[in-house]
Amino acid sequence: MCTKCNKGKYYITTAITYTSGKPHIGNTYEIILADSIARFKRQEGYDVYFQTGTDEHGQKIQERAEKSGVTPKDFVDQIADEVKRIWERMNSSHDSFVRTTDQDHEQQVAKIFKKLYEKGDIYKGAYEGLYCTPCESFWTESQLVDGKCPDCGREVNPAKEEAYFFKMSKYADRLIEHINSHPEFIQPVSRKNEMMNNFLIPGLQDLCVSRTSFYWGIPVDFDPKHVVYVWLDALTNYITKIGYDAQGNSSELFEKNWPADLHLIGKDIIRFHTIYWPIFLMALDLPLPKQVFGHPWLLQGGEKMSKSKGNVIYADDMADLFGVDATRYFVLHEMPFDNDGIITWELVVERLNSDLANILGNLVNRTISMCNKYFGGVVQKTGITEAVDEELKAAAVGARDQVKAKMDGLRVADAISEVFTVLRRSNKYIDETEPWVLAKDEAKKDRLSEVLYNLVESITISASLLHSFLPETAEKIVTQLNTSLRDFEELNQFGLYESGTKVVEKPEILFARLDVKEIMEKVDAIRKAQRAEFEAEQRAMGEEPQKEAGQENVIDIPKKEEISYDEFMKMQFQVGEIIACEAVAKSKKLLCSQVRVGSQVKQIVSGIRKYYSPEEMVGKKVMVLVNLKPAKLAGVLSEGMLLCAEDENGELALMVPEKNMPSGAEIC
RNA sequence: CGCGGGGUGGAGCAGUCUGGAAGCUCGUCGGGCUCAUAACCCGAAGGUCGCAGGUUCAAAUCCUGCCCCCGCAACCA
Repeated sequence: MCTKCNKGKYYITTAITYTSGKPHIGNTYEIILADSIARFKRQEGYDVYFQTGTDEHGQKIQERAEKSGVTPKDFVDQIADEVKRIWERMNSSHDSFVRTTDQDHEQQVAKIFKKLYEKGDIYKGAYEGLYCTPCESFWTESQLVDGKCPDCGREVNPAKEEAYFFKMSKYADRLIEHINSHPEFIQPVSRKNEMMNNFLIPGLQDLCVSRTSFYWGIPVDFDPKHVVYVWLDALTNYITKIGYDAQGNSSELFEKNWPADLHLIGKDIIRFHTIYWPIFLMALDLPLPKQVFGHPWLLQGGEKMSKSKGNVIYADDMADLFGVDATRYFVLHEMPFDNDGIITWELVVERLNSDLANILGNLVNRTISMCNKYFGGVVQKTGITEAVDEELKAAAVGARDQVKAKMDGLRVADAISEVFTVLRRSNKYIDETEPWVLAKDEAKKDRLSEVLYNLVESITISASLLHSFLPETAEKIVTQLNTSLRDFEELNQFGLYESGTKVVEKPEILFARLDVKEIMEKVDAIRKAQRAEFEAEQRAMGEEPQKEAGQENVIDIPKKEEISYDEFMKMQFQVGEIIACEAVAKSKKLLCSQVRVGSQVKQIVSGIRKYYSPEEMVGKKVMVLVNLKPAKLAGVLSEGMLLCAEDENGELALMVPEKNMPSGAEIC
């Protein structure tokens, strides 16, 4: 952290997680994103206060707890512990964790409610309408879609409730004015129009801020059969936990940190944070948060995340398989700024291998190895520079401001990419300078030393910039280089690595390369376990496990042109036996098989190495297209084609005869 | 006429607000190199920027119409 450059306070919050179930990777994404922003701001020299927590009231939780046969309090205690554990495992550096069941929060919410009531912004009325239980929302006849809830499409029931209302319309003009005069308030900007056009311009209706249909909430203290509306309860966490007091005795912490600099939330709750929350604050005569960023969602590729399918991705599983920093890297890097991001296990492995293992890990590894091999580990600056050095230095020295510019725009993924640009440049630098050539010439020893120094320095700068995103890895790197993370202030200077320092003797592998196939096998096990757990839960709640939806996927592919029987007969298919098989040296995907078809042996190259090892190929009887014109693949002659079925993920399965048939048998 | 997001080389995305030579990462192919985790570096192929109109000297970008996909029903951010 930069101690010299106090830039003032920075208060950042995440949304508080709803405790109706264990958070998955999508929920976890938010804490990682917030954490990297918080860490970066600290590094820049801000006095950061970072708050997260759990939202624990509401009808849904009450019902869930009842179904599980525990009290709501026990239910949320368990989930809150789980959330805390996961956040900590992800290395979140939050300063405070609020639970809406915390006593101080509950008391303060009751006071706030009372204050607003006394002020006249909340009044008592009656709510008559159609109620959707899962959404905890009332609807008017005109709002229904096909007679069902417009939000969730489920049945609604007529209901009447005595209720308290908040006069939203009273503050609407002020809010519109605020939003228009503060274009940075809602991020991404595209969301601003959505809020204006859909809610503010048509006119705000008064909001019902109490419920009587369930008990799991904060009671209205002067009318205890009412419970405070969950959103009024949840949103106020941002002020209650840092010590706001409705009666005017707010804490120093509050005075210092409010208004928040950034509320980081999911795009689905932008409305609550950019309309209701600012209006509540206006009613309390408090300043509005400076910025609200509704980040996109992380979607499981192809299919919807569903526990019944066993394809929910949890941060724990990812951390088990890949490590915490790789998990952080993936979600941070793969998430676009205003579109939803896609996550699949295959994509994670690809990113990990190509970015973390190849570009970053391997660079550190090869650099340290050379330092040891050529200089016994001692990194010495000699001043023998050449023109090629300049580009590397420029990249390293310029990275800090590039990263800062991206971070200022909350473009975290782009910020990380800036660091990787330096790393790529460093790899290129090794090729340009060819240290192994320099090493052969005693006269060039000093030049070689300078080259290695430059690499070590670039890596130190990069590691320091990576610290916000990959805290553990950044530490590991500087430890191996026997130095420490650089102050932000100094990151635009080149040459601060202390000359004569000895790096570690044996570099530790930072990220091991992973095999997709192996990972997918483990993922299968995780999926099965998830499915089993799901069924157990269903039974525990006294429900029959639902049939696994979409178990047998079907695939439609584009239709090809109709062919005649004669055309079909031009193709000769036979059973072939694989008698030998080896990987093609120059390729990553290809296997070269010797296939006995009748009395002759054909050499066939196939792109199936990802799914079959050479060993397991041998002995298989497979379907072969034998009269395909021979062609060279990766320099190796291929005289036919092994036929495979392929699913939507590119998973391949060889076609084999359903019972044993002699090699050479015609397939027709 | 529900709301919202999207359709850019094989995959994932940027670029669209503020028109002006189509870019990044991965993959493929070819080459180089050997310090390193079969990693690294260079080069190439590959796109009518969903379709059809319009505005303009100029459109992925602005306007109009249309088509297709995805979320909003969850394990919710």
